[in-house]
Amino acid sequence: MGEPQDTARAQKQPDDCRRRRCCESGDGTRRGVGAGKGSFVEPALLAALATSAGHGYDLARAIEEMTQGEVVPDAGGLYRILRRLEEDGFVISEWQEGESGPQRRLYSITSDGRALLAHWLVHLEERRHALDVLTGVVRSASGPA
Amino acid sequence: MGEPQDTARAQKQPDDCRRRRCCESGDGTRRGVGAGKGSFVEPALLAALATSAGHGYDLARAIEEMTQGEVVPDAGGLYRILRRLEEDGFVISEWQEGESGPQRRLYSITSDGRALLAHWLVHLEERRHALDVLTGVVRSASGPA
DNA sequence: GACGCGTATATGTATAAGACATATAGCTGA
DNA sequence: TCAGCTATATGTCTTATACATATACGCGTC
Repeated sequence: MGEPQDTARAQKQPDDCRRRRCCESGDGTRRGVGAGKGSFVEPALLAALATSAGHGYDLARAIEEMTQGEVVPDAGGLYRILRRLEEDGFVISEWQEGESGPQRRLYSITSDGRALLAHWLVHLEERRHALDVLTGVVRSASGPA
Repeated sequence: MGEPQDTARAQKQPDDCRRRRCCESGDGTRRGVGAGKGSFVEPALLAALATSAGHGYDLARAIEEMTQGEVVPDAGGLYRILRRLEEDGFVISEWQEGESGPQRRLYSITSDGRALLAHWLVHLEERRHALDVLTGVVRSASGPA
């Protein structure tokens, strides 16, 4: 693991999200504003990795710090997301040998990963707008004053 | 159906979300920013009902209109949410007799439902803030320029 | 008058994210 | 030794949404 399966996958759908996540129904249909397609831990993870490579455990804390505690990733889910991202060539990892303490795996973002992060930004902003609109609707329906 | 099972349930946990939805882990822990606990269709539905009573089918279109197409509820899910809201006393419904066309069920919001909507507003604003923070983090990690 | 279409309500099922529990293994200090 | 922290990982549950489909009514049309 950690080998550049990156290159093999990179040219599949060059300027797209390549896989499920982040992009929605494929045909551009977007329903809802929150749950469903596209998580929030994943972009946070990519953002943390774009800042600096790290281990899963540290990344969790980095995310919590970067987001001022707004995103507190579940430890179990974090490693699953990292493995999935690696399968898709968005991150690479290598075991760190000859260290004290438990075995650690160092994750780094790939150029594909950076592209995915940029893509995420667009989607997050879209969602932010949707959530804005919904909040406005709820506010005016809730307190007409 | 449509009877005020409202009153029976109302005094359970007066100033709370009373049930699962909307409020998070119960102990105040909130993780993540989007998916998981609390949908987005439900507050939209309550907001639509707070504006005016209506049938499920119409409410779907009202929501789409109110949110400028940002929330397009799934028809199947909509009726499930309405039934769940009714079970919990947040809405009431009655079949409309003697009309042409297919049978219609008129839904109205209860005072508990209005309270829930007000509660939703708080949570949506919290989430909006969380999403704001996350988006900012992703933006600065994505394009440091 | 059979058929398609829009209205209206409803169920079944698949996918995905997240929450929580738990397993493992190594190190550190009491 | 034993508790507790670091670190990675799997199992499982709940929930939200997406999509398919079933039903029934009324209306227009061919």
